[in-house]
Amino acid sequence: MINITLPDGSVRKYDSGATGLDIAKSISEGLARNVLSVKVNGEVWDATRPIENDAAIQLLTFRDDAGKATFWHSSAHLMAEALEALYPGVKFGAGPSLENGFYYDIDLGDRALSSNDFEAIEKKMLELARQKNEYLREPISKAGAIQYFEEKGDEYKLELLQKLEDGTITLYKQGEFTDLCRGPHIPHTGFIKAIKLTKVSGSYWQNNEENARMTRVYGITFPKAKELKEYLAMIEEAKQRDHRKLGKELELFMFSERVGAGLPIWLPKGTALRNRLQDFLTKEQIKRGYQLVTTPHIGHKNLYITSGHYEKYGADSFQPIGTPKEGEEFMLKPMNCPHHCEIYAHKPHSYKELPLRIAEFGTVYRYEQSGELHGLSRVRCFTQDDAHLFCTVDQLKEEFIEVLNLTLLVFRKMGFNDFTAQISLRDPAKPEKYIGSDENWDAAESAIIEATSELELNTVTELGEAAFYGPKLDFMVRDALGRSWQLGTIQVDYNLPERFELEYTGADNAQHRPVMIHRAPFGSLERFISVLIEHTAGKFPLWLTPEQYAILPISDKFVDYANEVKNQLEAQDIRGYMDDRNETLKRKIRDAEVKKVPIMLIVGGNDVEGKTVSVRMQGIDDGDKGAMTIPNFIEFFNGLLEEEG
RNA sequence: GCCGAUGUAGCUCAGCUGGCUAGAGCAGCUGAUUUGUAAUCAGCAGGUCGUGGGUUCGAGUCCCUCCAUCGGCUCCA
Repeated sequence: MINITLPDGSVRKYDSGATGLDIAKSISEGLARNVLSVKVNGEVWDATRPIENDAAIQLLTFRDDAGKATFWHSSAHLMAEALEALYPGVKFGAGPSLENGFYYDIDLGDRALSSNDFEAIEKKMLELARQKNEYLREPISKAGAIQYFEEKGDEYKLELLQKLEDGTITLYKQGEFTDLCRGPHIPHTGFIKAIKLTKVSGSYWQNNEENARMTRVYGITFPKAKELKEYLAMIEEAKQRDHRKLGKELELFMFSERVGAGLPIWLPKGTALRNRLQDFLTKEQIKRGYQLVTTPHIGHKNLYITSGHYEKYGADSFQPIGTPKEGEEFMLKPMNCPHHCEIYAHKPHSYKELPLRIAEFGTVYRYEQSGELHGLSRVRCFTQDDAHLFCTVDQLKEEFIEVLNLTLLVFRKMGFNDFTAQISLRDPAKPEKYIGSDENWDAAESAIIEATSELELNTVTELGEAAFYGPKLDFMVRDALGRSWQLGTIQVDYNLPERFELEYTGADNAQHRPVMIHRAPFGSLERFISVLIEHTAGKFPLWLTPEQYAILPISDKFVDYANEVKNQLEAQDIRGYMDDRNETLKRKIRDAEVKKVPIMLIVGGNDVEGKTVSVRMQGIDDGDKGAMTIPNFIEFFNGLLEEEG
C-alpha cells in the first residue's frame, strides 16, 4: 500500500501502482470523467501512469492551467496524426501547448498549407478523436528510438534524440501516430470534443533562421463545444477593441500608402489626446526636477559612430542622408541619447549639479522590418517620452527608485493594473553581444535588482534580454488580443558616458564619470496610446478624451441657446462640440454614442425656459441624469474629474 | 526580411466556375421635415476594381512583379 496525500491535506491509502484515474474514481465518477492528468510530487504525469510510492498528488482537469496544458499538448499530437493521415510523409518538429491552444511545426516537403485546408484537417481530427484512442506511454532505449525515427525518416526527431540521455526517453502513441515525447497526455482522444485551427505561419526549425523552414499550424480545442463557442465570441469581442479599428472610427490617426508604411499620421483628435498625455507627464516631470530640452530630428553620422549605434545598427537603419557637400552625411535619429549626451557635454559640470535630468518628447525613426509593422504598436516613426538622468554611482539607486515611482504613477493614472515588470540582464554565455566592462555591468544589474526589491515590485528576470549597452527594467502590458507589448522602460547605461567622455568635477576636485539612466514611462506615445485605446475600448477617461461633451439641440430653434451653453462651458475649460445638424435628436444621440463622447447635453424648449441642460451619459443603458442648471452641471462635471483622480 | 492570406466608392461589404454600361448599405451633396433620449423621408453624386506587366476574342475574376494590409515567425536601440 502507498499513502497518497491530496491537496486538502488528507491522506488515503491505495495499492502500489494505482493511477491518478484510479484515485479519481475512488473520489467520484464525475471527477474521473474529467481528469486529464495528475500532478505527482510537483511533476505532471499521465492520469493512467501507475504511482508506485507514497506521493502528494493533485488531480488536474481543464480548469487547471496544467490540465489545459496537457489537453492542448495532446491535441497537438492529434493534429499531427490527422496531418500524417492527410499528407503522408510529413515530418514533425516541435508541438507544444500554449497559453491558449497549441501549435505544431511541420515540414510539408514541397506542399503548401493554408487556412483553406483547416476544415479538412479539423474534420479528420474530430474523426480520430471520436475513436477514443488511448495515449500510450512507452519508455524506450535511445538506440530503439533512433532506429524507429531512422526508419520513419524523421531527421528532426533524430536531431532531438541526440541531446537526450538514454533511459529518460519515452514515445507516446495514439491511434496510428507515434511521437518522441516526454508527455504527459490525456487518457484518450475522446476528451477532445471541439476543434478549431486558428492560424498558419512560417517558422524555423529550432527557431533559427539558418535552419530548415517549417510550417507552424496553430489551433485550440475544448472538452465541450460550448467552450469553443464562448472562446470564439471572446476573440470577436476583443477584435472590437482593436486600436487599428477604433483609431479609424474615432478619427485619431491614419496611415497613407503614399506617405509610407509604418509612418502614423495623427489627426486632430488623436493629436489632442497625445498633447494631453504629454502635458500630464511634463507637469509630473517638472515637479521632479527634470529640465526640458529640444533636439533636431537628424544628427551627423559621426554622432552615431561615437555612440556605437552606427556600428551596431547602421546597416539595418534608415540610411544616411547626403547633402550637396561632398562626403557630408546625416542620419535620422533612431534615439535621443546621443543628442542628450552632447547637451551634457557642452559645459563642465560640478557634482553639485547632479543628478541632472533632461527630458524631451523626442521623435525617432527606426527602419523596422516590413512584416513587423503593426498599427501604432510597431511603427517606423514614433515619439518617446524620453529623459536621460546623469548622476553619480552613489545616486544611482535612489534615482532609479524615483523613476520607478514615476512610472508606476503613470500606470496607476491610466488604470493599467495588469502589467509585468521584466528585468533584462546579460546573457552570460554571449559576452560578445555587449559593450562595456564586467564590473560596470555587475553594478548596473545589482542597482536594478535592489531598487525593484525595495519597492516590492513583482518582477520576472530574463537573461539575454538586456540592451547591448546596459541592463534594463521593462514594463509589459497586454493588448486586447492578449499580445504582450513593452511600454515603459528604465535602462542603466555606463557605456555612453564613456564613449562621449562625459565628466563632472567631484568634491575631491578630480574628474569623474557620471552614470546615465535612460527612461520612458510611456515607452512611446504611439504604443502607449495603442494599448490605452484597447484597454478603454475607446472610452477614454474624461480628463483625457478629445471631446468631453456634445450639445444636442432638439431642433435648430435652440441652436442659439446651445451656443450660449457652449460658451459658458468653454469659459470653464470644458471642451466639446455642438451638433447643429438638421437631424432628429435620436440621430444626434446615436452619433454621439458611436463617437464615444462621454456626456451629451440635450437642449430643448424646457431647457431654454429653465436655463438648464438635460444630461445623458454615454454607454450606459439608463444614462439620463435629468436637467441641471449650468452651474450645477459644471459642479457635476468637476466631480466626475475628481473621481478619476 | 520569412511563411500564409487579403486588396472592389470615404467606410463596411456583394460581384458564382472570365462574358451585356461594376452593385448595396452607411457617410457626402440637394430638398422636404423642426424633431425630448441609439439611425426621418426622397432625389443626386461618387469607383482607371492597390500597381505594372502577361494569358485571352474578352479580365474585377486566371498567371507573374511590385506596393500596402492582416495572422504568425524572426527582430526590436
